[in-house]
Amino acid sequence: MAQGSTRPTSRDVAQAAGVSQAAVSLVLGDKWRGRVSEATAERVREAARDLGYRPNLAARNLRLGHTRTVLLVVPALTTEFFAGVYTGAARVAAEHGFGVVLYPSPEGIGPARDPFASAQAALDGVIASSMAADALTAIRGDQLPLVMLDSDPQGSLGAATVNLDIADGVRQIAEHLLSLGHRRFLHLAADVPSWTFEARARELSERLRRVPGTSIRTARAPISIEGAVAATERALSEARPRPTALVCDDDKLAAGAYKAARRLGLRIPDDVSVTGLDDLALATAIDPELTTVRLDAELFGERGMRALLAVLEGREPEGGDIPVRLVVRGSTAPPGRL
Amino acid sequence: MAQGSTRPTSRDVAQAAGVSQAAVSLVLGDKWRGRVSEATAERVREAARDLGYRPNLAARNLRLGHTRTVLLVVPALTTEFFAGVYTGAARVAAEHGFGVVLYPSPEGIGPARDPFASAQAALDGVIASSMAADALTAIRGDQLPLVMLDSDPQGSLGAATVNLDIADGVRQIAEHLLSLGHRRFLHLAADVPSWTFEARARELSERLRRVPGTSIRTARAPISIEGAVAATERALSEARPRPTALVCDDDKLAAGAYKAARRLGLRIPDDVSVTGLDDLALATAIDPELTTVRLDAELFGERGMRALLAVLEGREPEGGDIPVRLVVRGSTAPPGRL
DNA sequence: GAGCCGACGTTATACGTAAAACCTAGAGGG
DNA sequence: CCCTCTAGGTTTTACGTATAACGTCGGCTC
Repeated sequence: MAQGSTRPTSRDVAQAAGVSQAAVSLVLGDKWRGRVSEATAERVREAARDLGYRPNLAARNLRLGHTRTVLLVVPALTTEFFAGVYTGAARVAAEHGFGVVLYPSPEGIGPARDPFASAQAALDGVIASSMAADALTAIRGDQLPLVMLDSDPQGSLGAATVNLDIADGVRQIAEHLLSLGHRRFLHLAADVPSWTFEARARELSERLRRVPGTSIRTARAPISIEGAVAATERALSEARPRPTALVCDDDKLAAGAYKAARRLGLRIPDDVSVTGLDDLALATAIDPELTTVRLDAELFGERGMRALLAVLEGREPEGGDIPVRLVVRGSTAPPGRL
Repeated sequence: MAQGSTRPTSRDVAQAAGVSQAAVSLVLGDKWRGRVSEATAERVREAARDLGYRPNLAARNLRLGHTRTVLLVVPALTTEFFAGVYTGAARVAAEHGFGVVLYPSPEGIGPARDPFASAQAALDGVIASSMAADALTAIRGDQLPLVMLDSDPQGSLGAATVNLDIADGVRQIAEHLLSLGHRRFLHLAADVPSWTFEARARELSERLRRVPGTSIRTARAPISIEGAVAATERALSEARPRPTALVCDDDKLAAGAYKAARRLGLRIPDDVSVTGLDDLALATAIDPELTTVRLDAELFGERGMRALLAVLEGREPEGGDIPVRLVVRGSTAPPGRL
């Protein structure tokens, strides 16, 4: 299948070095101390180098019964957030001799088909990020050790979960806007059936309900700039009196909200304050810079990987949500008079 | 390693169904017509379902001698461009029964260590996107079939290459700005040793040299918004007379240039025109919307995968660069009077 | 009624590796 | 001189799958 000549095996190396295949395995596996002479070991290493030998992973995995490879399932990679999650997970994995394979679910955050039909690598475990419940059951089909990221601790069928404390982030946003004096809110919600977005809506209305005189409207939009522009423009021109604060489910939606506000002749933050969530590069690219909640994606990935390693080793994964932090920038200010 | 009880094998299924292991393999591999009765086949399928049997991929890969899995190596996933490349590659792969494993090179666009130390999946081939030459040699170490994306056709050591016609994109940008009347250019170049960026610089100066009276300066910046801000601010305040057109190596750099211009009190496009390259979501999030060159990332991934399939089957991969298209938006206009 | 064939399986084998179990020669002790 | 020990290997086996090669039993043909 390669280029006519087939890849060399450990047996070929053995023959070239004049030893048995077992000796090759011992030397290359670094288990030869006291079993093979230094001179022979060197001969083996040289033969392996000359032939360009690489072990056949499929055979090794079969023999060993594990692959030291885990799958990270993420929604479509349209923001750098999941790149950060991967980076963190891969770093921890590497420290433990594991590899991480990335599988961007084609259906985005919605139901996934069977990740394993596509990512055919043999796996030791799975980290699934921001997946809907039905995708989860597909994954559970292969009874692999599983860790869920950013998902409902209740509905996770007993799998370990690791979460960012987004509820607290939403609370911080609400505090910030309330203390600036805002009372009329518009929530620009991601139109995606996902636990994490439902939780954001719940937390926001929960917090505002406790303050007399506040009102909150909701607009739904797909997570894309154009979608957000349309939804925001509609909601902002219909609502009377106009909301003074626009709370967006993520930074991308906020970027759309900027454009909608501009089209309506509204200035940010003078006429309307806007907040995001994620702290992507986008947040500082737009003008004014966006007040948002910073999520530590790398730490998130690290904790996810650590949890999976714990499960693999039969330990109890450590609990506790990852704290998040409000970053105040230029898109929020006290409401203008009327 | 799983949960105490080990995963069922085809032999377990055979025992449960009262047949031989071979029969199980035939039935589940859909090769049983005329070899096994319908009744027996159904018994086998039922047993497999009851036990929750999943074939051991490592064993299958070993037996078959291939994995139907290819690796896609990309620089850090900080833009959605490579997400598109993946999507296109994965779609074509799926049509041919292949899976794609994504490996974001930790060193970004620079030299990669050994992708296979991390992505331990057993592989049939590799698609490497935008990799430096030294990373290439590491990959070539495993004599796997290889396709290079966005890389120097000369320096690719005989591997198949697939490229976007970025040179033409740069030409289109130059034409556009020249025809608007611009003569003093600043090239905001990505400070990354990569063929693709060198080619952009070469093409731009090549094109401008042919027009008398043009001048071009170059500023280098890492591919990040802050980096671009600093480099642009410096270059724009030093250069006298000030350039009227700012050609950026990609959209992200352009976003940084916007901020720098704003700090210097320059309006876009009235005081300075700006162009990008990529057409990311970012391009329409900033104000004014960015004139840029659209790259069809998905088509790029598709073509890359098709080329790899051709190599795997011993066919000649089809050549020809993928065309790109200038998208004119609000960030370019005729130069103001001095 | 000998020969053949199709239906329905089973047995045996190989893929490449890791490692347990085994072998052999020489050194050293008693 | 016999026994044991150690260095330095080799032989063998198992991992789980796919498939080539091999039965076996009726029924049909001529």
